Amino acid sequence: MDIPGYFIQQLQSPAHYSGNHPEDLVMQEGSATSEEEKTEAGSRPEPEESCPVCGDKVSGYHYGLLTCESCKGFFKRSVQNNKHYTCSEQQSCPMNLSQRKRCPFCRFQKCLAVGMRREAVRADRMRGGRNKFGPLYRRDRQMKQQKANTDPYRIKMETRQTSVPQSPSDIHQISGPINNSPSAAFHLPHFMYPSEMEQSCHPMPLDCTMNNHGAQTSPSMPFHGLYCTLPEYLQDKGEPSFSYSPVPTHYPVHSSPEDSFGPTSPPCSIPSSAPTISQNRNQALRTTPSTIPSPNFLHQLLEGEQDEGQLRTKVLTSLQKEQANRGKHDCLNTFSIMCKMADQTLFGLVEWARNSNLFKELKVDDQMVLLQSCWSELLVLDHLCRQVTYGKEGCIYLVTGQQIEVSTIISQAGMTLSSLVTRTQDLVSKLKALQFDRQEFVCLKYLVLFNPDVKSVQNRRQVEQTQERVNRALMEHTQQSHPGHSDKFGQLLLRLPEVRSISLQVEDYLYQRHLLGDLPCNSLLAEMLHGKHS
DNA sequence: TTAGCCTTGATA
DNA sequence: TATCAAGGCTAA
Repeated sequence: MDIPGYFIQQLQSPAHYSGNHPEDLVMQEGSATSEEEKTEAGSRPEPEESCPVCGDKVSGYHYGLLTCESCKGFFKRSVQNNKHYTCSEQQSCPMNLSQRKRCPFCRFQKCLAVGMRREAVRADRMRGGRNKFGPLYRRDRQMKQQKANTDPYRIKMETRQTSVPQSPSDIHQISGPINNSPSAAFHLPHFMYPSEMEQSCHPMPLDCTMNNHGAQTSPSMPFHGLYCTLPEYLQDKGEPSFSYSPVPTHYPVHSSPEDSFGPTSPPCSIPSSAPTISQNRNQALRTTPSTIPSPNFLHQLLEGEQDEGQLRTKVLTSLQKEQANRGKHDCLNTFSIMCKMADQTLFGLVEWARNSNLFKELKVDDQMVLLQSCWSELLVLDHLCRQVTYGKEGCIYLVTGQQIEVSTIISQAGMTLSSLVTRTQDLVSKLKALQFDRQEFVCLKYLVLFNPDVKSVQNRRQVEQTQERVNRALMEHTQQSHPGHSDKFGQLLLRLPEVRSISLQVEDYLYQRHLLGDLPCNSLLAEMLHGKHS
């Protein structure tokens, strides 16, 4: 699996990677009068706006977002003609006005990465009219106009003002006190409005107040010394300095290899006395020749899986604690809740990797760069797995066990979030159609984690061997479990670039929120994000 | 093949 | 009826 280097490059240079999503615009200059907006700015993009793909002048909304005319044409031709480009370099070609013609592969990858939508290119080639993105474009434009009319400095200041809910009906806030029942404390589907989530800049006391040791932290240096760093965590240097629950040394055995996703593991069951991985089994996994999958290799991989019920409890407890620390009048806003959920999930994924014997065989430095490289992909895979397992049609199943209707999000969210949700749901549909099962999910996680193409991996051969081993296990499993579906293995592997692309969009979205000061800085999520951007 | 301009047609 | 995001056309 390749990781296009330019993605990393772009992520490290966010200035080249933004500008046309509604969230980005808050930081831009904009002071058109209402008359001007009606005639020029209101109907056409601001002249200084640049194409997120190549930096050229934007000509309008094309296939999901504001792009220039040439990238619009390029994307259309690529999709219509089903082009398959290759890169003669390292898949990291620079993408700007003068060099965009050099490598169509990298250009197309970037088109997808910034959020251009294949499905907006019409299969029937019908001209004129509007597509399903019309309301999103309109909403984006309105939001942009609203933001352009406001002094950016004032917006930033407002994000740090009072945290007391303005009214009892304030939809960003958790209403009512936290009770003793974790699940009863949060009612996301009822109060969450994604558009507000994207737009709102509610105060984030965690950003610049006190850490867990009571030390004052600077909002300008949110990542320095505040949090337990990943290498420390991987090296087992004592108890983490933050408030997450201690790392378990044992994991529940999740299911047999024959199990597949479905009702056998109900979303709300929280096993209290599940069996744990035995040292013997760990040893067996460790002593298996590294290139030849043993018959129970897949079973052993499955044993490391974290129990969904335990994760749910952990997330709910964490949210409950967080709210309890804040008090009645300082409620978590929706974005903070989502960050907390993602953060705890990410923590679980790091634990999962850390407890994997295959992963333990690597040096800590390699463990660190691998996790740093793939954390967002693991999060996306984890989300996909949850949707395939528990998600109802048209709903998003949260790690807390709650569900939100996709249509609600799409209709009210901004461009980026809508795009992410749509892309993810499309992928969920594809995986459901493929009858994606737990074994395959675990294999994909390992394939993403053991990526020999990650820069600065020292023991590349070892990573490669593990990837090959998992790859073979996945192939054998798909052949055995779906003998009539000869291409399932290939189909599954073909989903990984899309997972990668979505994860990059997630990172980009989170980074934009971070730049706006919305992302809680004392979190593993922020640390991982910062690791890629520093 | 690219990219700027033109035509089309659903929608507000 | 104006808008604007689709697809089409065509010179470079």
